[in-house]
Amino acid sequence: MNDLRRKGYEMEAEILQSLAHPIRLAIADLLRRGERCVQDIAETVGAERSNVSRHLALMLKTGVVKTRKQGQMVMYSLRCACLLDALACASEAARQRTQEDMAALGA
Amino acid sequence: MNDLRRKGYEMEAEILQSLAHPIRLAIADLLRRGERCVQDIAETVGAERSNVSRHLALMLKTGVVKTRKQGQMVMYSLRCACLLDALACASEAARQRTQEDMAALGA
DNA sequence: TGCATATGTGATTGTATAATCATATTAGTA
DNA sequence: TACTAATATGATTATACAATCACATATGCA
Repeated sequence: MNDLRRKGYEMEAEILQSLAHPIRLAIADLLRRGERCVQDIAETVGAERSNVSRHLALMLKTGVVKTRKQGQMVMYSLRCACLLDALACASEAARQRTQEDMAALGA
Repeated sequence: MNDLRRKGYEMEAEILQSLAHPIRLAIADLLRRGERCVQDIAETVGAERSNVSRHLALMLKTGVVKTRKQGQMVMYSLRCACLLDALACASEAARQRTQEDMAALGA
């Protein structure tokens, strides 16, 4: 595997990683409905503001979200709509897995 | 946020997590072309067999891949084709990010 | 049976991630 | 200016993840 390809996988991994956490998924899901400030996000997903702030920083670093300052607030929104497809896919896969787990238990 | 929703995010996160590593992405990418045994995979992605075995175990646990035994070999293949879209998306996002990084450096 | 091959796993170690608290910074407002 | 609110960040601690080595298990074959 050459360096370019390896580098590509590393970047993809970082991006996926920046979504691969329950709180961050909840944030991404919320932001589908439009931009939100940190406080709103923290309340909606039910986590500490400082913790949410860190998760957002991570997502910002990988480019999953972008920010806009409005007064004292920082408004966060999704940068790349296509990442929502990944979300939808993971969601569908999770649903399938749940069904199969249920079936396995029943059998 | 209710428990059902939280549980859903947790499962989605696990699935994304099981892809969010350079080696695992390389494996997933390889498996797009069809099933492979562990040794093949290890050689192609350029990692230790035992390490690859662990990554595969992770991907198996979340249902990203499935296995089939053939003689002494265990053949791994992708379970859910839709996850490839997530890959493609992350790839595109990574590409965009690289471009923007370049532009930022130039500016 | 004896041996080689393919795969998986326990133990270990280093590193990364996540959550929390306290505090800093920035912007609005009385 | 003094105060409040919104956000970000340093320090700390607990936990999870990744890589490696040695070894175990299982299959096929001479």
